[in-house]
Amino acid sequence: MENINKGLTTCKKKTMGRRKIDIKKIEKRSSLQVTFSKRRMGLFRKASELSVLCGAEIAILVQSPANKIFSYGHPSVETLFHRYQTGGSSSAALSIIPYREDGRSKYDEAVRKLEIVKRSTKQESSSSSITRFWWDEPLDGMGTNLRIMSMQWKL
Amino acid sequence: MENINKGLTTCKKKTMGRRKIDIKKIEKRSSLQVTFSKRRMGLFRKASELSVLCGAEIAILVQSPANKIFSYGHPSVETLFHRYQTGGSSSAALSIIPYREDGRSKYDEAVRKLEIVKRSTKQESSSSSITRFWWDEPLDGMGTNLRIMSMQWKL
DNA sequence: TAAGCTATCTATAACAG
DNA sequence: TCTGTTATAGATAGCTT
Repeated sequence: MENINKGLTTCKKKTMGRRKIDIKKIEKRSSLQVTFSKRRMGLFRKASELSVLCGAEIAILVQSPANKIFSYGHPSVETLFHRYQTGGSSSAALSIIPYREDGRSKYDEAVRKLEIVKRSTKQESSSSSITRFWWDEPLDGMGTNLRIMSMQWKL
Repeated sequence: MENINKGLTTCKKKTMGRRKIDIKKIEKRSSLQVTFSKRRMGLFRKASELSVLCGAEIAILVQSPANKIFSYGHPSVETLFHRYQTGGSSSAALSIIPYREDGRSKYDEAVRKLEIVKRSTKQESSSSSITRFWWDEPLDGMGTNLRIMSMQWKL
């Protein structure tokens, strides 16, 4: 009862396998380093997949607690950031801390509360904003005006 | 044989469940949009988890094929990018297209070839570079000089 | 276009070495 | 600090509504 599975030795399984964890600051230094490495890699892989699957361009900056900055960029961090700024990043982009450690807080609950704040560069497409969805626009070429989508978690 | 599972009706299972896909450009417009949304959300969630678990600060920019830019930032995209630049981003950060569609190309193969290029701002810590690992540095406070880690996939 | 559903695929926590 | 293994937790493709 007490030791949930301290004695793996008594078990025939070789390991306990992945175990569920709470999403909160990892205190143990060693595991934090391991987790940071693995998940950072996982994050970059996910970004890469998204990039290839959808032809999206992505830039990621990760600053570790030890002040190292890791970057992923396709085509490049600078390029994307430049577009981001020139596109009209006047208002600060979202700041998120989705996981609140109080309630059950299933992530989906938070996601459900996710609010999308759309902003356009300048020339708001006045009309047809009802009949036309923002994602339903010409994908190809023609430098349509760039937009910035910013999101906010409402907790 | 031909229709791998077109006739789900003949099956008792309600859906086919998730199916394996190749990591290559999705052509079907509708699925592309759905996948883009789902995976973008997943990417941001992963970032959020990493941020909380490891106390990391993360910024992400995603530009969709339709030229919309989505951003995730904790504390903010600007803050992180600024640090990234002032930290010494003279050389372009990595550009990646990990998935090559030729060989088997299990992702791990690519990851194995991953090369880490470390650069320090200025004062390279001359000595002790042998005995001390870069990740084994004081985590807390004291503005040790910021470093930029950039990676490159060698394909 | 959205949601919601599942079966399945994938990421990864905990161990072993 | 690693690398490799394994079993489970978590993400998601394709379908339905």
